[in-house]
Amino acid sequence: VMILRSRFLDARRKRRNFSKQATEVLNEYFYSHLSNPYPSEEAKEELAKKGGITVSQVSNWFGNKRIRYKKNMGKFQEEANIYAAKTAVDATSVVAQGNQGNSPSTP
Amino acid sequence: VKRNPPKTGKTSEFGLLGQPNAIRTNFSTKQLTELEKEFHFNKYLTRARRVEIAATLELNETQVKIWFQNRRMKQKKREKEGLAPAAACRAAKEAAEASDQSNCTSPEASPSSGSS
DNA sequence: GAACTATGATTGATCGGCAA
DNA sequence: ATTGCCGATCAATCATAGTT
Repeated sequence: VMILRSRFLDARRKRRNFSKQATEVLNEYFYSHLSNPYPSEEAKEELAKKGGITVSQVSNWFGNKRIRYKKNMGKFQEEANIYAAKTAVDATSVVAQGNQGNSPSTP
Repeated sequence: VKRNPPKTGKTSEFGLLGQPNAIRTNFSTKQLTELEKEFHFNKYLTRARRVEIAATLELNETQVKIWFQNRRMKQKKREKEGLAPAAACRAAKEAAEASDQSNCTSPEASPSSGSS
């Protein structure tokens, strides 16, 4: 048991929740891409900048979000509606259609 | 440059009742210490060394191989994070809390601490 | 202040792609 | 054809922050 104190050195100890701004940006992307919530490296950098967090944190967030969302979709229903309304760039179908409300800075 | 992870159900869909694998192995502190030591000696393993270590630590060669791969990725990530904390520190505050000290220390610098 | 929940981070292992 | 590595992700878990 005491040998397991190795975990105590993990670094997950002092954790700060992300700012409202960061959470906002992340959820916005997640729910507006629910059909494929896998941001590209560039998109992650963009989200990281907007949210004031690191790219790794963006990756962690999406990793956790995807799994947890899948595990219990109902729990996020509410949240989903809120963000779904904010951004309507949902591509529920894989049918490639002209996009519009995008904002990548790399054409 | 995009991937579509909704892969074909991972390791699931099996009609086996295997026992060993399929579950996350918990490496002992001793094993991790040895692996870490070896890693600092060589970032990459040779087949021979791998066999040796696997035998010594009572692990599969695959587990040792995977550990090294994950360890390399981990280090790469560390180096990357440690080269641009400026941007992160700058905006990592936002409009939220303001009661924490500027913690810009990368997670775990030297886990090589004697257990208890 | 304990008990419970939400959430960020860590990590053994998998998946697809690529190179030797 | 086989094998190792990389990059991304998964999935379970840890430890802590926030709620109730």
